Amino acid sequence: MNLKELAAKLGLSPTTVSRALNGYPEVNEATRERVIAAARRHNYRPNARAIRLATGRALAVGHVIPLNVQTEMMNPIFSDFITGSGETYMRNGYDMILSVVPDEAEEAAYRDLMSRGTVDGVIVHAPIFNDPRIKVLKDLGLPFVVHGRSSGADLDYNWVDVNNRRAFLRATEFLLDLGHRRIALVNGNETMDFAIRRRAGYSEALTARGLTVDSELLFPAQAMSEANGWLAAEAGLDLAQPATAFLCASMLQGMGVRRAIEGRGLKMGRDVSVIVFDDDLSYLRNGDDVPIFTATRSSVREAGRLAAEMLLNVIHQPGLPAQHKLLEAELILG
Amino acid sequence: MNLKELAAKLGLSPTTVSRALNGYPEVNEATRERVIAAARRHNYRPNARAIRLATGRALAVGHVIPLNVQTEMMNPIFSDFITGSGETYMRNGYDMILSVVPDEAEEAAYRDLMSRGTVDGVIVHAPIFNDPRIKVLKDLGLPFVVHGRSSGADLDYNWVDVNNRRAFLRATEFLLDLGHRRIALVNGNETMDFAIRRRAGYSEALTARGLTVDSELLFPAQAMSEANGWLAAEAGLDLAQPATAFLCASMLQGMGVRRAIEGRGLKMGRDVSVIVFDDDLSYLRNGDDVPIFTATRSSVREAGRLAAEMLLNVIHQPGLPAQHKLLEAELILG
DNA sequence: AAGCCAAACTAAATCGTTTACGGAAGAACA
DNA sequence: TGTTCTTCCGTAAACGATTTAGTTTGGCTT
Repeated sequence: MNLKELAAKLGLSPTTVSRALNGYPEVNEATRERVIAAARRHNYRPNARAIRLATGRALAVGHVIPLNVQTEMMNPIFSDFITGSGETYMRNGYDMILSVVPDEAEEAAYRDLMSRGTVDGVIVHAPIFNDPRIKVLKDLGLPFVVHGRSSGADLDYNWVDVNNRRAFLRATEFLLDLGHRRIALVNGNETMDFAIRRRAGYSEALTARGLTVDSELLFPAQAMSEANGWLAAEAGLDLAQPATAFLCASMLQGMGVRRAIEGRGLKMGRDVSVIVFDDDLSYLRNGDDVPIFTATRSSVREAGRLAAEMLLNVIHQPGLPAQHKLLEAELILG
Repeated sequence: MNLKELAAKLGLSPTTVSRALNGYPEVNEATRERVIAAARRHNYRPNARAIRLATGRALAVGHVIPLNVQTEMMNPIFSDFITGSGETYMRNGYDMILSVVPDEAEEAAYRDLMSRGTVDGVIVHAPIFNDPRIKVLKDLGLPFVVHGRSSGADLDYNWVDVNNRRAFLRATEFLLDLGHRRIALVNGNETMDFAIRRRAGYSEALTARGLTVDSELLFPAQAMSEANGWLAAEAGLDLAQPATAFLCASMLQGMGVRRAIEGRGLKMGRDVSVIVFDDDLSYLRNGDDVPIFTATRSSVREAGRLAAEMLLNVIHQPGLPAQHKLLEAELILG
């Protein structure tokens, strides 16, 4: 059942039917109702392919997932982000297109999505320091929103980010207030922007109190895994002046740290303090009932929702100045 | 730059240009090369929207993600499955469309995807016992492949699944061979098909040796989380006749079990045995170097690849009989 | 009654491809 | 020398919506 057939059944022109269904004013309210009723009765659904061609809009946004080492890191938070942004797309009649591309082909992928007209805009994931994708997308003129930011990029662009620096600044201060002086930072991959900012917050808190950053206590990780957390904690506890507290970039790392601590017969919270950054992932809830870890929490899913909303705004209002949204993480005591 | 413009530049008709680029035989090889060269030079990319309308194909497949409790469970493996299937789609010029829909709207979502022509087929995730989606999709005539199976469904349909029953049968036998008689099953949500089959394998191994299944040792979980694994292990170790081994449906649960064990000053592998089912997730690798857990392993990502390939086959050859692919999990000693 | 205007509708072009059908030119065959 | 194939290319009609540019109708004004 297509528009022409429906129009024929109603004794109207396709034009009028189209206008009736799309809420245009130049159609009699009585006929509009008649049309809507008939559309429902014959369960007519406008063909998306035709709409896209006729309007020149894709009614879709793209998420490009580079297939590389960094991805491995992004994966755990990815499904939650997608869930959040997907909700927004659905409410607005947009499709979400996922492209998994080899890392080196990412730029070509954007070009392709753009010139073939498959999407109206894209979300950029996992930005690194001075991320080249930002310039590429600017040049292409493809609307985009970055989840996170890119330190060192001099261009202005749309982003949604959590205040990683501040979250780690506050977490570090919290540990300092408890009297800790040997605080280990079990960080993510420090080519990633979020890890850079977390480290900055950590350093800032220490230097503000006249302390220096001891590089022995820094444990950047390629993979933010449980195993990695364990290794970092083992090393941190074996130091001549052992770490007395651990600040972890992810729940998984925190779990590894806990394993190392408990493996030595120590008790977390009493002998050694641990704070994690909690993305509030749906499958890794930090003790639904009782919080297990002390944590700085910020929902990735919520970030996905907001990023999607921002992107749709940018698509609909091309002239808009660059949009920014900085989310604050809350400190949860465990 | 569109087809008509390119044709004009070449002094050819759009028909010939289209045929040249799409490899049809009725065009002179010399002119074909000329066309291809010109297309590259002006970097012409055919408009996907127009192709879709003209051919009546969507060149896209859908993954519908129901937004409910089960999802929470599916999430962790989801991104890996997507990565795998995405690779296949990319190689074949298909788009992957993700729809996040409230649970109760899933059937409507399929109808919509179908009648609006957004996708040529779908992948069904996380099937439950006698899953109603299978009948819905059969009736709609929308090609689909199920990741997993649905016990109790009497229809024949396309699926890719891992042999969950056999994996748990063998793991249980392995523990029995080690002398264990009190084996706890830390399972997933037993409305899910995979959990049903895992339990079946576990029971089968026990009864084959004349043992009975003790319901005290069964710990089905809503969430397959770390916290859940911990709770199950605490309960299992507190029994009058405590569990001496744990069989876990996921790595995360295994980590929780390990925490409970070590929290009691026991040693995993010596005092208590633990086997986990390892989906070989990219962000939860089971000790890249040294395996930490003994595990039955099967790559979800590989399953994604295979399911996508199957779906594309089914789309291209409508008459095909139902396709099945059963993957075997390998037993890894840790 | 002529002129004007708003309301409600229609005809036809358009989006950028694919594809059914047709046709010219030359080769092959009788 | 026709006739019949091939080979190679073009014309024009889809595909199913939106949208531009009218057209009709009736009411109101003068």
